[in-house]
Amino acid sequence: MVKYEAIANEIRKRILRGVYPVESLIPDQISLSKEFNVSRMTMKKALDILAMEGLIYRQRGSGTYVMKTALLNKQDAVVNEYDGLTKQLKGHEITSKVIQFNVEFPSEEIMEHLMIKKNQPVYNLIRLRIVDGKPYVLEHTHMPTDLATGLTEEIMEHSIYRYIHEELGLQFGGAFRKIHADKPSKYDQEYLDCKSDDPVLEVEQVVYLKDGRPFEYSRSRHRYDTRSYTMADINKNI
Amino acid sequence: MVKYEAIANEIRKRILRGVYPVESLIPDQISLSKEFNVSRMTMKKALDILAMEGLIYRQRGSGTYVMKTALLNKQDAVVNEYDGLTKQLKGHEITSKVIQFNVEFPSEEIMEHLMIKKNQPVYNLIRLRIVDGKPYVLEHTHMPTDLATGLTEEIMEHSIYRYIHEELGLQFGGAFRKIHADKPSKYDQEYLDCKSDDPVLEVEQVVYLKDGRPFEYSRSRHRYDTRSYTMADINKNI
DNA sequence: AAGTGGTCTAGACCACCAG
DNA sequence: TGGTGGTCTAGACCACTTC
Repeated sequence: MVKYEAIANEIRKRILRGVYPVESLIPDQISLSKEFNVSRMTMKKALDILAMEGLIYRQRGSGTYVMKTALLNKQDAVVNEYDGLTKQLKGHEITSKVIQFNVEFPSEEIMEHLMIKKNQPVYNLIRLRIVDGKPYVLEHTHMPTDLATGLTEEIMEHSIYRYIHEELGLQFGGAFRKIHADKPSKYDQEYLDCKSDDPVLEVEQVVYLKDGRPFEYSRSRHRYDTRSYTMADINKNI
Repeated sequence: MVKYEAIANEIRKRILRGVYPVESLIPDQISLSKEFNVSRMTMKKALDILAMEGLIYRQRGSGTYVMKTALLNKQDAVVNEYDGLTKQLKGHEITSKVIQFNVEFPSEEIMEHLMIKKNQPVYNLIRLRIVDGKPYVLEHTHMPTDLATGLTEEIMEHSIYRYIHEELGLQFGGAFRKIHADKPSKYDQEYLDCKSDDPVLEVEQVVYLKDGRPFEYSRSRHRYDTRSYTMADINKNI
């Protein structure tokens, strides 16, 4: 663990425990760097992290303050969709039903999203994820076979992301997402158990590896009353 | 303009113009710091910006590479909802119809979202935004009267955000958003011109000022076929 | 072993806000 | 005017990849 992370963790703890109360001024960078025995640059880097998290706010010439919003419940603030459901909904019983599992050559659309050529085969799979016994999301996923090598039905019934991460050792770098509302398709009505006038929330995403190679293109469809998508958006002036 | 921003701009330009081609190795930090006559720390800070933007990827021991995704059209990558529509849809004809404009004491829900007491009056307004002659979004907005002072119908027919920013001199610090799909309400059907089975995309948000005071709570409702919400999500290891 | 990026330092100067 | 945070430096050491 590097110093600035350790310091950020300690100060975060103080804020959450109320040692530095909401809306209060915290000690200045010089005092803090003396307390933690680090240089002021390192101290500032620790505070940069907390500022990006929206816990503190700094005003040149004045000081560093704890944000009014610091104690809002942060549990769903940062949704990392590419952590996968299994990690997001820890504590719930998650099962998967594989509805389709093919290998095929990509369509024009898939080629573009995954930045691959037409002779590069892709997995094309459809999974229904079931949380605590209720249908939760219908996922249509495409992945290049040379990146997600060795996928099996067995894996798909549990966590694909765990497999990718821990077995294949690949690291995710980010994602582009598009969220929209849609009318329910036949598939949605059949598997998500929704009526013909129940709207559907679709999250369309391309997930990238750390080196920028597109790894997955997927469309995840939810019944309108079972899922909303939350996000925090901090104006980073770092 | 500080040095590291200027350098980041220059290198971004080189990437977009193909001087540093996609997937290629760019010069190392020492060479670049010599070229720009800055210290290596400053050079690294410039590269940090580009890494956060998803343009480059660094591998310790190996070098700095241009991401495969660097040339994707970035125009809608970063959506700053709190810039307001007027800025987002520059070039389109935007008009507004004020449907409701009241001052009232806040409900429990509004008090919680805006973190205010029950005796603090709020504006409660409903606006229909019309883009190029077509109804685009129906906004239900609540703002504390002591922050958005002096709001008039005249202002609401144009850009509230421009007024807040330029006339009142307030700076936005971030936002929490929740996106969901919904069935159309009577209001939606009347003003957004949608049928009874047309889904609606709702963006519910609390916008904060730089010092963390909640400034606006709003629900923006769009017909499902006129709007999707896109976002880029870079795994920042800075 | 050589070269890369990541961290950290001690000190300097600056812009800004408060009294 | 004194204190705050923001930037920048020159150099050091470390972790890691590549050869």
